[in-house]
Amino acid sequence: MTDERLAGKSLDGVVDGLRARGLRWTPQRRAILRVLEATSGHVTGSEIVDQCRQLDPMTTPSTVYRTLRVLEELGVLQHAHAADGREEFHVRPAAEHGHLQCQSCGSRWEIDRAGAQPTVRSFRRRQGFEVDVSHLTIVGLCAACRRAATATP
Amino acid sequence: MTDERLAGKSLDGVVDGLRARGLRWTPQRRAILRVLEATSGHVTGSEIVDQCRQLDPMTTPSTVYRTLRVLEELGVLQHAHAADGREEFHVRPAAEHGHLQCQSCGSRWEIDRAGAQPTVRSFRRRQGFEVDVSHLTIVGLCAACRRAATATP
DNA sequence: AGCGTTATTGCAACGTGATGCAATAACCAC
DNA sequence: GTGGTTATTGCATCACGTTGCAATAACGCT
Repeated sequence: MTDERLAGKSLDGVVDGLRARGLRWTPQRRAILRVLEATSGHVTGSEIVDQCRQLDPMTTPSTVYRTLRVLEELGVLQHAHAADGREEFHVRPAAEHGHLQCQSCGSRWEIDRAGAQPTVRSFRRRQGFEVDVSHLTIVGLCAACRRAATATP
Repeated sequence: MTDERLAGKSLDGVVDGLRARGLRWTPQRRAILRVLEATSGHVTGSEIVDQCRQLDPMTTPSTVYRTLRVLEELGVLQHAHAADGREEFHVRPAAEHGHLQCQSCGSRWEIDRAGAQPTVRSFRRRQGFEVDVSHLTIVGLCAACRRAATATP
């Protein structure tokens, strides 16, 4: 029987990508890919582990985390750290973006290419440093919390 | 005998700061403050725990981490997350700064007020968001690693 | 100095990841 | 299909932090 089709999402090339590097296509990796396919936006590592366990209760964290790193090397996803330091993964080919997170209320916004441009440009100019926008999480105070903070002295 | 003097560093006011909020001045907190006094630049949480254990082998991590958060609320220090998500503390009153870290070689540079300005300004303008520079860690590729990467195709 | 309040401590357990190692199982060649 | 390589898995263990809870000990008051 032919291999089950990995639908859409441009995760298609993963099997070939692995094989091209002498890496292997295992049932565990298939489960992880299935979870990633069903994912939109961001997922934390433990969420991925949990969802894999729904597909296969024998899933162990070390396998998942190791595979996620392999997939990141393949360019299938990218990780970043949220404001609390926990890992978050973006599945490609979502548009590259970073995050803005309010320290006070916890709200989050995406930083798109345009929003990141002044930052990217300034570091490129000043020291030739190329900012990885997808790994970028900027924390601070959002407009609403700022007003709230100054309103009550 | 008078309380041992907490030297320099503007950590002087800590005892009063605690008392003013109904908080207490304990031997454990004294040890942590002593470690922070001896610190220049950045320290990770576990480094602080280790150094406290040298002063008092009974030191437990939970006490240290809880105290660090109290001290952060008092404004004595600030935490950030390094590129790998681990916590790092800056002891004040060091100049507020963020970090630039190369994904490839691991080198780090400080982002000073001037370096952060384009970033801070752009988010303030676009959405009234006030960036917390001291919590900022930007990762990417430094100039040297960039050249190395493009040199070998 | 002694007493009552309640902030703080230490312990135990948990959550999120990383890592070393022996056993397993993909993959390739025949 | 069979067999040999070696990438991968699962397990055990560790590291860094966090949290709930009962016991302790600062602190303010008299």
